[in-house]
Amino acid sequence: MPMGLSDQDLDRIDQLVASRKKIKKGDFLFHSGAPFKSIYAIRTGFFKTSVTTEDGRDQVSGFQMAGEIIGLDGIVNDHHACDAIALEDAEVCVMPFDKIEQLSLEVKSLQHHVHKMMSREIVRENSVILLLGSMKAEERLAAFLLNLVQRLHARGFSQTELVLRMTREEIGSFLGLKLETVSRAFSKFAEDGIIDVKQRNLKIMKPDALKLIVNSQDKCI
Amino acid sequence: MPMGLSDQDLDRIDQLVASRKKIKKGDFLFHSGAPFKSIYAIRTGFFKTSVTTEDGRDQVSGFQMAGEIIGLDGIVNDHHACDAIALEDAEVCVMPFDKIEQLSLEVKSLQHHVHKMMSREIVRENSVILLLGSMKAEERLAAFLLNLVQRLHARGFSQTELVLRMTREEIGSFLGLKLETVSRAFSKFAEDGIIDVKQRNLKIMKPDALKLIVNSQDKCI
DNA sequence: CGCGTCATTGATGTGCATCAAGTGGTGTGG
DNA sequence: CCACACCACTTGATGCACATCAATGACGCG
Repeated sequence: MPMGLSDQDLDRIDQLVASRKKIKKGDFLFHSGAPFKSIYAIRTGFFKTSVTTEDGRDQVSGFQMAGEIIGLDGIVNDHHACDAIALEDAEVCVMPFDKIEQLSLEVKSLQHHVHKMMSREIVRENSVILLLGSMKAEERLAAFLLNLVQRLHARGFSQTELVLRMTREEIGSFLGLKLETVSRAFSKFAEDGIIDVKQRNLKIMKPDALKLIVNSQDKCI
Repeated sequence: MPMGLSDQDLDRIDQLVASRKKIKKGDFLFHSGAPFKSIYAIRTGFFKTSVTTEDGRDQVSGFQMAGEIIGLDGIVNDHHACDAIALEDAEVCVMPFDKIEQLSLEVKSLQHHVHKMMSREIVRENSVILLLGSMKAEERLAAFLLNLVQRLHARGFSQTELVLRMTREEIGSFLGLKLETVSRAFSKFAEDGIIDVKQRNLKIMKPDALKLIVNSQDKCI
């Protein structure tokens, strides 16, 4: 939480996030419907969140990595609206939301920070909606890969190489596609020399080509 | 804004929303990219919000009616992330966001209310993502109609009759479908006696049948 | 009245889902 | 250490849902 704060304020915020929790790969950080008490800042590891309908349909609604926040959807109804599952062993900071609200009353910059976090999540979901509503399979995968690598790069990782922490099926669920379609799109990109995939190890050879694909709907005229 | 508040607090909040603005049908409440200053509470009228990519692709990301809030996506980057367009003559309360934050520091329940609004928007978008990622055309339209009528009912309107304020194309854009597909789905529902459509006037004859359609993916076994 | 916008309906095409078979990597127990 | 099972993944063949293309019809407004 990088902000302009006094040492005193920083101490108080430190207390806020004193509690940590380890999550094993495959375990739930929280279940949909569970009482909402805290939001979580990921320290290490990788998560997916997924939403479910009454009739058992479910879909991955996002992937979260270190430095990102999970659980904001729980505020409105005092219970979580999605599942959060660790895709690898992980550690999170548990941040009780009532304490955040209490402290926000006194620390203006913290309040604003909370607002920004939530707004950021709204904007992120906007872009997912755009992706799901208007892009073709290969465009979706290209956009997904670029987004992933961009977020990793912001955390000091490579701009070109990454390890996919999720299965093809999870990627497909997130992108509104079947796993076979995801696999075929990967193969197509590899065939064209745009990426290099071996299992879950992925290297982006031509980032610009990927960007072209994202913006390549038929806009003849 | 219904909350447990002292008269004094209520007065201050009244001042906050003193400013109003009328918007004509077809006009923009704000443009994507415009500086963010305020969020807006819709008093009367009907809006759509739409997101745009660099390459000109755009999609309706939501429809908003009286009593709902627009503009929360602008907080994170200090500029609006979508267009907001009136689908009929409308009036909104202009609520400068810096004043909201200022007042939230003093009125705890207002702060919590703001958090809930934002969380509600996150949850709403979650359900749109689920719809776009996993439903078929008729399921999408059924879910859309049920959601619309439910929100209208919560505002005192009929549970069964409504006037569509948007075109088939806008519905299609929101649902990730082409207008012809939307039209065909309407015709199909009418044929089956589930609804009665004449232009934009719609009557739901069998709400339960609609609900069945929403939950009708092939779950044989 | 005539024009533009919005909607309906039919015919055809295509992108992705579905079904199905096979491969390779990983982990487990003999 | 190998045999086996299992899972994730790849690849091919087929089918279907929706897009696309095209023609016509219904309003509403200047």
